[in-house]
Amino acid sequence: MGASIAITNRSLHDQVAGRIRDLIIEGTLEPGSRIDEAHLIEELGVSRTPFREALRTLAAEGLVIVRPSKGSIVRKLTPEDVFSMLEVLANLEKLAGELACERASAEEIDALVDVHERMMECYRARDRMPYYKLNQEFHSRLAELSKNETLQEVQANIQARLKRIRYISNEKPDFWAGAVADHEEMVKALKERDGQRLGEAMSTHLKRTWDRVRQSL
Amino acid sequence: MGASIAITNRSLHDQVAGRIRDLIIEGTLEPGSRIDEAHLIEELGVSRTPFREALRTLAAEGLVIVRPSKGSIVRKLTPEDVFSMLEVLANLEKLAGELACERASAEEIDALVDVHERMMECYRARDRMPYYKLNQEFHSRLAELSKNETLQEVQANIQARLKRIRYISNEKPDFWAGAVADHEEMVKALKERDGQRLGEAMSTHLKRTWDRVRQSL
DNA sequence: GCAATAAATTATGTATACATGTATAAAGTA
DNA sequence: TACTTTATACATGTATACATAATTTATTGC
Repeated sequence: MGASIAITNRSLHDQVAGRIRDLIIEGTLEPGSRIDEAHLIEELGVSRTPFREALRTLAAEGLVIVRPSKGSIVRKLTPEDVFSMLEVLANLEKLAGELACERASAEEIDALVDVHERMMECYRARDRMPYYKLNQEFHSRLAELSKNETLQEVQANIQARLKRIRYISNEKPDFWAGAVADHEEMVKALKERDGQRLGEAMSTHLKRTWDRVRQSL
Repeated sequence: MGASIAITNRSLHDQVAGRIRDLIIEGTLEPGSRIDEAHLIEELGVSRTPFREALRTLAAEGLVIVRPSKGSIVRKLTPEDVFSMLEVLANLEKLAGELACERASAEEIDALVDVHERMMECYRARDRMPYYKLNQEFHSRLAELSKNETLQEVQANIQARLKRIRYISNEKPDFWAGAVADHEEMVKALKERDGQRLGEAMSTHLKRTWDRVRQSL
């Protein structure tokens, strides 16, 4: 398994799917707005076939909604949607934390702590964008340490759906400080391999994320 | 929201996706085998375009794997895959149980208990197929009672991937008896709205499912 | 006789053309 | 003037044709 040969291994519809995903996260394609097929395929320089296949993929991922004979729209998340995602995510990451403490090697934990250190540097320098990216990496790598592929997959999917929301709601300084404090607690528990405490910390972190995010909806 | 007008509301690729899904679960399309595009489109009487869109959907659902320029294969689950799915599912259904106890109405719980009663009748009569279907219904309706749409979605997806496995491993009598006992405990806890106990029961049920299923892999 | 390379065949990937369905606008009637 | 109905235009759904990549087989050389 694995990407193996890579490079030319990506078919056109995969590339298109990736591109549209980015457009949605950046907000170029606004939530709730119709996806103008004719316009976008010209913009991307591809034909309808790979474009439509890409749309089907994104629909299955929950990022867009295809209405038969009525065109596709960018899925608009209601506050209820976001709450339900965070509720599931809190539970999933709690499990990930517990499993990571059982199954991860010392080297893997060190590597994750290193990501955390770099995040803290970014925080001190108030470099928002690199912090944001490292944060994503921190959570997905913690999921990897659970050694549970399904968990990683589901977590990645929900994270992808929430990316847009987090992207815009991550702009308030006090929110940021709170998130940093959560992370400090998480890393402490991880270092001591205290699964229960790490699980609780992750769960709490996600619950606080809801408090932070709900206002921007 | 909802299906609304229904009937003609299903596009061709949706129908094709559903059909292929069934073929995989029934085992007509064997895990690990290549999907002969030319042959199947003739069989189904559709052209390549909707067929390939359907394949992309199934790929996103994790039922098939599309290897660029090398054709698609029916995903073959390794024991590790199945274990990881059940591990996540156990956690998810535990959460579903807890939430259901908090959020479900008395009528909803009664309706679920009714499903359980019918399951027990099928068990006493040793009607395996209707029992199997009611069991599916029981778990998905319990997820509904959590009032968490994301939870329902993820649970449905993992259930779909496991369907084939469960279908074949549900044939041994003693396994069946064990599952029935688990369900009795679950319903008891549900009636008393004891979320913690229901959660534990569901989690235990899934862990036992692993013990039951692992041997047929 | 075996191995390696090249060519041919088959299947996948992409584009374009055609058909069908939906939405919008205009015209006619109440 | 407002509402309903019909017609036209535009977008989506499907099919087919063409291009490209991969695999298999055959032929040639060692």
